[in-house]
Amino acid sequence: MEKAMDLEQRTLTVVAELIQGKGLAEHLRKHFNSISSPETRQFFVEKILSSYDKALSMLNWDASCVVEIKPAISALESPHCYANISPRSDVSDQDCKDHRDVYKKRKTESRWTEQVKICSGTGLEGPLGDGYSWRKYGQKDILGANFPRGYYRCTHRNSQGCLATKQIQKSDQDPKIYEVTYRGRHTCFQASHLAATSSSTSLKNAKTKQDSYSCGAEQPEQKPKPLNDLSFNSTGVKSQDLDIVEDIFPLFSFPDSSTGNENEENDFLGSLSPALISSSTSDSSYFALSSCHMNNSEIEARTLESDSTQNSASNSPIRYWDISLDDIDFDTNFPLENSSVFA
DNA sequence: AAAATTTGACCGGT
DNA sequence: ACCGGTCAAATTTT
Repeated sequence: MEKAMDLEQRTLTVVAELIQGKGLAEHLRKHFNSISSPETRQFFVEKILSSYDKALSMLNWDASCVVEIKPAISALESPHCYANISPRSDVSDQDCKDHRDVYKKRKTESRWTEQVKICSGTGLEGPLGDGYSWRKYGQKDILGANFPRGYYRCTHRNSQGCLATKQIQKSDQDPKIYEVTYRGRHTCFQASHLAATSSSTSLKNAKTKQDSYSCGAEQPEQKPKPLNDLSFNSTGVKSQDLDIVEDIFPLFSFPDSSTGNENEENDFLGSLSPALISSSTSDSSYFALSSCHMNNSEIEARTLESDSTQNSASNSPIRYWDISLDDIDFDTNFPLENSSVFA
């Protein structure tokens, strides 16, 4: 909790993040040539970036403020490489003068929209259970829209200072389609997200009170489930590189049992980078994985690509990582081909 | 009792 | 003044 964290704790956390990032960078440099898969390299890059971002956020920096001093990285971005994320606004705003002003800050945060088709039968999934815990904090009738818009924020806003929010609005054209607009990225550590991404738990957790939502918007919360070992393989680290990763993450094990999941995901995801998709970082992974449930819920995740790039390193409820991860903007737009940059 | 949702009021931007 | 977004008290659900 941000509030409860005093200056000393904060400083320690920042230092720990920076040290961690440095260590990862050095490790990457050391093993750069021996890492065989681009996914593994991507994995390291994401972790490094996440460490920096975490440190910045602990200093009350809005990561988006940094956008203007990273032209080189921006050049690598390919904001429109996503299929269905409408880049109606990103971090172009540079109004970062007042960090405490909620409204102004909102403007600076990254924002992307996903369209999710959901089968009304099951009620859930779709825009709903994206693996994160959301709390509804408002609903508004929107001018010109047939359905109200629901406003949700991360359940861990208070406990962990996570500022991620999302809006859900039923499409005027097709009531089965929900437009989900995400703002900000999770800086929290959500066990439930991991659980949700592990096989078919989300369906079981599905509540059935959707009818009570006038907009049919969302099933906000999912009960945290016991953590499953979706560990390393699901981060995209190739088996041949596991020893390298283990070198720097000695505390964690890499069960082979998760290989099945990986394959399952990859089957669906096709050409998408498994590293990004399964890095279990954000909503992206949700869509990727939830789509594995499409047999049941018939959810249509139309924004897979965007996800994979968008949130590659947002919060990362991965157990082996002792500090939650979040990403900054360039990270989210990291091109899939990016690995070639390092080759 | 605690957590989540509902809903009208409030705020800032346009 | 209007509108979208957020707050927060009241209410409902767990």
